[in-house]
Amino acid sequence: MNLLAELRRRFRPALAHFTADVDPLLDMIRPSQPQHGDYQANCAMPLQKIVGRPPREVAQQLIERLELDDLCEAPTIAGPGFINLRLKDAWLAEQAGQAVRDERIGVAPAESPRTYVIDYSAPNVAKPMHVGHIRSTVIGDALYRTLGFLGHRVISDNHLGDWGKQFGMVIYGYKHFRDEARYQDDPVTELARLYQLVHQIIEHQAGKPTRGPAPLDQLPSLSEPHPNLERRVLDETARLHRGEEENLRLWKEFMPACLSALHQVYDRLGVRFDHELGESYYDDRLSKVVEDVQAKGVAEESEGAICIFIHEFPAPMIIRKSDGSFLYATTDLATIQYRMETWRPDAILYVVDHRQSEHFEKLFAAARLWGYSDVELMHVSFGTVMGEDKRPFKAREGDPVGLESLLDEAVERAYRLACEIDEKKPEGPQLSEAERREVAEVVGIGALKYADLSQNRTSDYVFSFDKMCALDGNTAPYMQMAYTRVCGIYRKGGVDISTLRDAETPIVLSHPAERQLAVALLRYSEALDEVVKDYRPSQLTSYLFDLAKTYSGFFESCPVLKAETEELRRSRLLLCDLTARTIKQGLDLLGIGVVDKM
RNA sequence: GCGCCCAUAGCUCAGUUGGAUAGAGCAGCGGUCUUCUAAACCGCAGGUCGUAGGUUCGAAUCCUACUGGGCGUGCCA
Repeated sequence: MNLLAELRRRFRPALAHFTADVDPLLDMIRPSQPQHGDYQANCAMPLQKIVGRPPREVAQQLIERLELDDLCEAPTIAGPGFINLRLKDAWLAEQAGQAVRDERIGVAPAESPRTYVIDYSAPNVAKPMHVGHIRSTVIGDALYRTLGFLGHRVISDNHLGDWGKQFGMVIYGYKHFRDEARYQDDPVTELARLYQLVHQIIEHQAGKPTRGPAPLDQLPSLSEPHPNLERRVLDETARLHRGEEENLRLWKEFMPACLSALHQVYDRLGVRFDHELGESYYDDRLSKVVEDVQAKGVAEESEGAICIFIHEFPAPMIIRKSDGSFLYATTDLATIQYRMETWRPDAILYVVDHRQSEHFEKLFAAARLWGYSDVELMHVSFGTVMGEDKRPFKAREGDPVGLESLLDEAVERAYRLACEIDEKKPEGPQLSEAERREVAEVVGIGALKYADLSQNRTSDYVFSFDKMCALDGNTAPYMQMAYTRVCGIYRKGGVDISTLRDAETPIVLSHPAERQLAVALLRYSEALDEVVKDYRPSQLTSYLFDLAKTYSGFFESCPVLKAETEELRRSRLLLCDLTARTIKQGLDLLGIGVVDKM
């Protein structure tokens, strides 16, 4: 049961009496601060102009038309015309009981499921993954899981950068700079080094010396035999795209190693994709796309390039360069075409950092001009990951902070945390070394993901191991700990919770903390709706943190195993059960695991 | 130059798209353990919501200008 949705359903006919346009007014029913009740309806104020009566009077008329007796106490009017709603304890208890017995813990599947394609992660195959990739991967995965749980058809597609200029760089590097022994030993690392080296030399030639694999004082001599390196790289790229035998052979040789390195990271993150159709997949569509766009009069030639001019933007979107080659804009259009043909989605979400927002605005406008006007194209943008010095926390050339080393460090810190917790237990250490390692992996990876997801995605965020691994505050370890505390109760009391769950045991709300917990639990469905509404997983972390705090309040003031009566004991155990399941499931929708003890 | 984004407590951030006295978490101060994990909980303190105007019953939120920061900007992705 979605409480808010139910209230809105009840308000609809009453509001319809005053105006035809009720939807905006329904949005003004919202959760309230506790001192004012559970929910508040703020529709009387805007209605005063339509009805022509003072808002408090409007509120009174509205209340008289509402049929809420079964779920709410009598509504009250406060201030300028707020309608305060307090849910009945008996109704809350009944709803909580239903949620306990429900596999989906009270979350109804979407009434009208949509089809979503989510495009996330999309690393450049030739470069090592770094911290910048984690946001796209983690946010995209959370949206994938959440939309799927809500009953939508969701297709995840990792749009790998496997065909662009970066491969020209790697191929050029391979041909001229490779260390054969290192390549044989560890191809991915050597390719990454080559990429960085070529990048470094190009920067050097552009007069912007940067750090990289080569010492700065050796750059001139390294650079000298390769004048105009950027041009040479583009030539290698063009040869690859033309299908010249050697470059294509190298590309085919590099790809499996690169992909398997990526999948190692994805496996560890617990991320998997339905499809991994990289840029190369669309190569043979590109010329047809350009022709078609031109034929429809959407694109035109300008200064030798084929361009789509978008009214709002001074610079056009170039889809074919004057030298005849294509760009990522071309690939992106081809990708939209392919996805529409293949899956007919209602929405395509691009989880990509905010610096590309202008590109997507142009792309979406171009797609609409091209005829794809009935699909929601959404740039789910996110901010930059910053270091604690407030500078972008990106891999510096030559000194890369690889994603894997970040994972290692998070897990190592979680391991130390797990040991510390275990050793401080009053009854002595409880975990084996293997268990500690398992806890560390779940908590460490969880901490990293949670830190990212708990941030409003649109803002930059400061990356801090200390904060993400803290047991206080809005962190994964705190949530995971809250979960283990519930499990601890079952262990201590020798409770078989699933039997109790099926026994139709009634929920009793005898204490304010129990009531508060029940309300928080029943708002899970609302939280998921909020996540999906603006594609913001942080709505779920906020909810879970709030739930965990509410549970702590309950835990402090309501003994469970030692409850005054057996009826109360069973009821409280079920509230614990619903809390644990909500936390576990909520974290799962964020791609984060839990352990029974830590 | 033009465009987009941001500015909220000492620090890191929320703020449900215009609603009640702007909220959390850290850090600080003070309490609470013979009692289900004290790795917890409770309380106190902390604010000119960048500045100045405007819109209205009501503004951190919307509009304008300004200040300070970030990002992007015709042949990279």
